[in-house]
Amino acid sequence: MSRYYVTTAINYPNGAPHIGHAYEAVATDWLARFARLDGRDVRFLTGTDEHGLKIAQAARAAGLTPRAYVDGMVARFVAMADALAISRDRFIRTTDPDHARACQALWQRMADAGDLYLDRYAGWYSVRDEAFYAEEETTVLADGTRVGPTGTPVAWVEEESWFFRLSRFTRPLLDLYARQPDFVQPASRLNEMRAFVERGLKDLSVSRTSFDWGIPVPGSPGHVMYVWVDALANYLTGAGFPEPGCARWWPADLHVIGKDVVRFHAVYWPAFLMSAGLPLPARVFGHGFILNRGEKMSKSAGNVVEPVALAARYGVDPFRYFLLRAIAFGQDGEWSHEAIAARLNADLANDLGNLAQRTLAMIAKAGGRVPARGEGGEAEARLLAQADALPAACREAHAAVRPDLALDAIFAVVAATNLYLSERAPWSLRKSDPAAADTVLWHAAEVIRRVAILLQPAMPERMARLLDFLAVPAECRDFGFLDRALEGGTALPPPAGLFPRVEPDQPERVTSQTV
RNA sequence: GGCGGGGUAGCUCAGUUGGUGAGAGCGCAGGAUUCAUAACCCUGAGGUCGCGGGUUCAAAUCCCGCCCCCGCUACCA
Repeated sequence: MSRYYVTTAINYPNGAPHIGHAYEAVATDWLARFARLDGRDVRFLTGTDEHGLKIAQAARAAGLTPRAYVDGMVARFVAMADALAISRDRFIRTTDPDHARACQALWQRMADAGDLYLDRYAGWYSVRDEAFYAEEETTVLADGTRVGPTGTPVAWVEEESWFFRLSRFTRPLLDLYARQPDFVQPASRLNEMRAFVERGLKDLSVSRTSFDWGIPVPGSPGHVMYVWVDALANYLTGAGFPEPGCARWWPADLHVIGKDVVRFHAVYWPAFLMSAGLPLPARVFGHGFILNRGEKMSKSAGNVVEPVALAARYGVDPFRYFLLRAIAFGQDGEWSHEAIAARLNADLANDLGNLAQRTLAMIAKAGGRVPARGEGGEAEARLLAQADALPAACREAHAAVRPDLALDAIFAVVAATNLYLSERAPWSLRKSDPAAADTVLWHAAEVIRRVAILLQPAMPERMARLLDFLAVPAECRDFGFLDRALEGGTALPPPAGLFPRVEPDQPERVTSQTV
């Protein structure tokens, strides 16, 4: 079966994880779980990007060594991954020993290709932005402070630096975009990248001598790698590069990233790989941001929210569901307690939870065994036809990196099943035609089984419980078993509510200040 | 400034190459029902389809102008 290597961006642990980190992690987890259930050989990588000047400074401010500082922060990212049921195969840290080896091997390949050269870099540098600015991009404030375009202070910095011949790759990158238009998605992002590259690329400074919290440049004492070489290489490390066996996983099938880092993944990363003579990832998908009432979260706005607290408040699976369903993947979306509660009540409690409850309760009352299938009529055929169409629709959504569309399709079938029950009214048939009532309940239960299987990537724990209620053996829950219909007569455990309604009010605040 | 994407019911959005009375979900109102988590099912409420022109038998859908929002424009999820 085909293999599927999928990654999130690695997170910079200079602050606590927030809902944006959770969003990317959950979406990528959905992709990975879906592929596993679909029988593919999956590797799912996520982790943290721990080097750089900002970390070194934060550590010093905290009176810690950089290593001690990141150890403390990274623990919070790992805790978030645990709390959100992120099924990663590895949590990579750029401070891991094998990552240094991978980076240096990548560097050596780029050097061997003649794409690295030593020069001097001089310019106005913003520590906060980790960016150099051209003189005309800076302005001098009334108090004499020179600031960059983002308003952060800049200082004149001149240092020796290794440069990467990015300029050489203008043409190859444009060819890549032309040959493989789905390399960057959504398509609007590809257009932006093309426009960016068409303006021409300048060589890129890829080492620093001004600090040492980074991966040493091989054979060049005093130089550490510029953070993006270091960070991007994590995807190779996660595949086992430079060991020979890394061909099993590399190239990656998909990098899931935020729209703010599309350029690094769509321009620098393929250029590095081309230089190194390594195959390119198949696709890069830049998702949107989750805004709180239209605003990006920031500590100063006081709207930083701990995703772990939200998961605790609403339940891990419901919170995951909200993230996956409420936002068209690729676009920005908004969240609020009101929006979460409305979504969970409408979809999970009213539609899916109630469907499961009414069906299982009727079955329990009728003897607690899977009813006999019997002879279905037109209504049954119609219902099953809709359920039959679901796997293909979900696979299509998965291929398009659109979990929201997969959930749309699944919940349309949930709604159809509620309607089916209303029309067939098995509670009435029970008195007039018990066999017909059984047939109706069997069909409802069977559709619920398929829905539950397909919803596992979004809500692994709750769907496991639902499948338990249907007595579906644990080993019969991957997509290969979608066609193995429920067998009449199977004893079922007593059902219980899966998705209680949640109150839209929020008695306790789940926001919290972070470091 | 340049390039790109948008402005459609209270909210979030669908609306292929212009054409049966402008749609979905949520929210709201009424009804029906009682198997079920005050849930499910039915019905409805009417939005100048950003503004102004134009093309056409016919435009939300094409053209022109204008207003507003957003993204990218060399390094923050």
